[in-house]
Amino acid sequence: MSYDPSAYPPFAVTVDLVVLTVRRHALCGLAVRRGEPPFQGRWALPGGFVRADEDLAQAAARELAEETGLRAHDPAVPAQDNGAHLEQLATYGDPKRDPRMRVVSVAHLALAPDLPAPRAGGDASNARWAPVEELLQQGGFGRDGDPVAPLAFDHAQILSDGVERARSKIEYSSLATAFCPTEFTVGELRRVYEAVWGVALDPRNFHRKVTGTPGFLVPTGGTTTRQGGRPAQLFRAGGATLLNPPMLRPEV
Amino acid sequence: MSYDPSAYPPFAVTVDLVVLTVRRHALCGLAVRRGEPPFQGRWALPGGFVRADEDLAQAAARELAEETGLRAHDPAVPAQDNGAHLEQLATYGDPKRDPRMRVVSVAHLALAPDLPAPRAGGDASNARWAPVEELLQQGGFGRDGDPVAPLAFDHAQILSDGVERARSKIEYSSLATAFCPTEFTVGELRRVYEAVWGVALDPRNFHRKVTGTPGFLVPTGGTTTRQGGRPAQLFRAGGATLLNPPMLRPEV
DNA sequence: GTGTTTATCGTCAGGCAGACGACTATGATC
DNA sequence: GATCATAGTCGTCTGCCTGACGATAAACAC
Repeated sequence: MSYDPSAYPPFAVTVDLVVLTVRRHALCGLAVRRGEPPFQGRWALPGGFVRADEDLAQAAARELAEETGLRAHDPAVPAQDNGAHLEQLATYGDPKRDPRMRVVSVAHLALAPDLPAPRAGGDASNARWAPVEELLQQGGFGRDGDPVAPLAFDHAQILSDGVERARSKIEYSSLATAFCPTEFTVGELRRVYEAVWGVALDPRNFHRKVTGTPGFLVPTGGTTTRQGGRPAQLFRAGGATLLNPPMLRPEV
Repeated sequence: MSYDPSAYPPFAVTVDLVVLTVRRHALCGLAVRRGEPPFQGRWALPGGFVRADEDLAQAAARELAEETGLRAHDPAVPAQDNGAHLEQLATYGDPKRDPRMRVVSVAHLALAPDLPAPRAGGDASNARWAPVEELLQQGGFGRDGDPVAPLAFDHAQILSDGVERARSKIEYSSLATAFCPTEFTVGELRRVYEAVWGVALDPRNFHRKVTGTPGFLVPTGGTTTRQGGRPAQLFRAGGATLLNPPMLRPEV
């Protein structure tokens, strides 16, 4: 095994971000409009090049802050406020995925509560939240009737992988709380599960399950009626990260 | 977001392999001895540079074949024989992980049945299977009394992540069969679980569970007594890849 | 034959999830 | 202010799955 790094062809390394949130009962992803070739004018995932002195996680956190203003959660500091969950997703390195040169992209997955508005370097018209089904459909027309082009590069594949990761991970972890604000109700958490999985859940069984899992939720003492109906208890995410036994995703 | 690839610093991209197997009731990993600096003479995970025209998965499959002679399973061809399971694990890109230059490593995880003998380009003395606990312990002495140095680079971290992936993945998938030969008995499969998890499982409950999960095992009709005792039915891996409900790993 | 080893089938109790009834506490509407 | 719609919360019941463990079966060693 020869091992002289300079003897091998150079690669560019980027991070791309799958940023997911739940808005209006739908799982939405963040897309930015490309201002330069290739794929100029097309929608793509936010991302950028890794700098020479940066770790991959640092680069992803920097891009996330640039695109959304979100700070990434430090895993060492639990129950942090106003931060997004950020984790590495997978790496994509097909030789032809970028027509200009060999680019390897380390995709990351970010989960965030619903945000006031997207921003792409301050330019709101070049960034948007869209339901993931809309971003993933190849061609056709979006909800507003405009024609929709597929995402640039292999970003449809990356987004699809990120959505699948999120869908499976909320089964056995408390990650669904990353989609909620600091304080939330059981019903709001249930609507997160329903939006991410695209199913309806029984409110009574869901309530029994999440309140009966030790460490998942801690009551804050307050109540709210922001959803209408009877006031609901407010909770905060507990210290538990792994749910055992897991939440069961209903069969198709 | 500026996006000129050539304007950014060049990276070297490698693939490193966590190759796991079960030998003598222990989960073992493949290590190779480094012949060149840095870390000359130390044990490391097999791996190498990604070539200019290669996909990441291709590079990993090529390295696997070079180091072990194993062919990687094509996921599109189920129930293939004599192939190892190969999947991407994670990517490691700390700026200082290689002292010479910026190297980003896309680690892959391979699961293989017990092999006749390791080989590293034909040189058997420079490759070995060792229990993962032995490879992961920092310093100290191995089972043969020889002093053991930690793995080179960040390979202890990579190996640890790969082992954790394998341990959790056999819970909810049929991947444990990747550690078995083409035909195997329920007892042999149980010993795989016991070795990977490091626990003892009840043979009766395990038998009920795996034979009762549709698509997990298909009987071949044959029997064997190679484990001693009463002859056991031989099975082959079925088409199911996801186990629902999963195998439950006993509590600590 | 006796003992040992491994495989396989059965039984039973406890826990958890799905289905669903019942009641409570708000705001909206007439 | 009565009624209604909405959402939250507590219980009950049934079926399935798991863990614990007894019992039987079929090989080999002596």
